Amino acid sequence: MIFSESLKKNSDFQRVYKKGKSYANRYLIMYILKQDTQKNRIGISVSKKVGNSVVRHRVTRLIRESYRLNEQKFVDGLDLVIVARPCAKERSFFEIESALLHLGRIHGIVEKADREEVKKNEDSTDLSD
RNA sequence: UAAGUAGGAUAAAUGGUCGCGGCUGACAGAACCGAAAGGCGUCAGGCGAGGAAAGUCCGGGCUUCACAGGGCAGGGAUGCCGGAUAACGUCCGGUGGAGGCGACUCCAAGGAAAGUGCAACAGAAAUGAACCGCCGGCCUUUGGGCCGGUAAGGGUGGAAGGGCAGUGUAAGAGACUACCGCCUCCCCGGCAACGGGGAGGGCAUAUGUAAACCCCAUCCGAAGCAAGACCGCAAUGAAGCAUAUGGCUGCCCGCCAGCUUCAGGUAGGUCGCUGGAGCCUGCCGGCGACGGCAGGCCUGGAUAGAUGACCAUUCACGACAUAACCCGGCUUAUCGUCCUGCUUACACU
Repeated sequence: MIFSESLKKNSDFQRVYKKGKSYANRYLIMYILKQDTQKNRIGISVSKKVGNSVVRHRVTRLIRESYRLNEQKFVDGLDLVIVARPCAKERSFFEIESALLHLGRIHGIVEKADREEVKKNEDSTDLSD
């Protein structure tokens, strides 16, 4: 991923859980903590309650792919942890993606128009937002 | 063709776009990150989970620790025979037993004539049996009573002291006889488990249970890749240097900071880490498990942990389930599809 790297240490996760803000919806929980860095760091946590190894890997990949394809929409300088809830198993890519973007909008970290659209809009000089 | 039985193969396919992890080659070998160890680029090509990767139930390799040699006790595992194997509780081929018309399947299958324990209820009695019945003797108030014999019959039970038929007898009884079973001995076949045959015993060798204790035989050091090895900011310790600087006090001494080296090993990094009891093909030996030879192939190595997402088309519409040091097994989960051998029944030639 171009703008992001992964969150690795257990202590990093614990810091985000304790100090960060969280919102949740039906499928996901999102914790965020502001950092003064250029890049975002993302951690994905799927517990054994969600399912067996195959199910957990599948959910992890869907979340990572959802983030990767929408990476440019997120604000920089964040540590974020995304926890999958048991309902997330056997959901499609689009359901996970919309859940992720929904939580991003609640947190106010998703720019309303993504960067490619901003570029287009610059040409047309129609910048209402 | 149907039903069955044994074994094997496969585990949706194709294309496009974006993305991930190693490898190989080319270019660069600079800059950058880090105290160091070390890490990091671009392009191209190719590779990238399973038959169970699972459960972690056995057996090994490998690593560290322990360990002079031998025996006994204790603990655990295994348990018909022979073979395969690095090894096994696995596999193959047999033997015996059980089930099935059959193909075939199943079996913790050593010892209960060394000892101990247990066997509910029922039943007279559950281990060295007399309740009813049968028979004999004595007595009798003629209802029966007492004493003795008897395991053929009845009843209870999972199991009643070899089975069945006959001889015999007061009634009965391996008391005697034939056959069967059991035990002992001999002969033959087989490496053996065992099978076949013969002779004898006369059953005081009385039932079951050893996944009850136990006895016998064989085997077994412990922990695991978060093993462990190397490098190595930190703690901590030792030696030296300098009394230049700071603190305790203005000065001296002393102490604490300081610098260097060594030990040490935390965070972190590198290795272990995948070429192996390896896979494929052919030939040879063997009934087979398997072994030998020749040729060919290289086929995951991550470390918050790589195989994914989307779009299109097709079909039988996709089960179970994700390597974490590596092998050999076992067990359990599983949508289907296909192939081969064999059996039984029916039909046809």
